[in-house]
Amino acid sequence: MPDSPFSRRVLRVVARIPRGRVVAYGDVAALAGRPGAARAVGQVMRRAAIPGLPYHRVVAAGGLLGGFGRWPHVKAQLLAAEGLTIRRGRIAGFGNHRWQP
DNA sequence: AGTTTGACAGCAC
DNA sequence: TGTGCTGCCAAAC
Repeated sequence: MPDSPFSRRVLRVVARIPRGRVVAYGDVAALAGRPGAARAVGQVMRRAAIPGLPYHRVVAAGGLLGGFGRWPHVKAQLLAAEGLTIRRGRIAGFGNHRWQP
């Protein structure tokens, strides 16, 4: 488990995303105390790869799916399993399913 | 210590 | 609507 302060905050935020809700990388960055560090958030999660964390609930801006390592389709699958509708790589009604603490 | 690397974001075409 | 380019940031080399 990554030990840098930033990494811990990012992972902590991701851990508390409720089931069936999603957030943008940029939002996670802001919640982690580093607005604008959206790209770094993805970097941290990719490297951390901690089992049990709902990484699939973190999407790109505008409800785009964004990346998910080598298995982008799994991300869509997991989100669909939580009741979300994915259409052409985007989350339908992103604004409604978006998580805000 | 400087450079490269991405699970990004926003804007210009 | 879709593609491309630029700016950004933390971590790995």
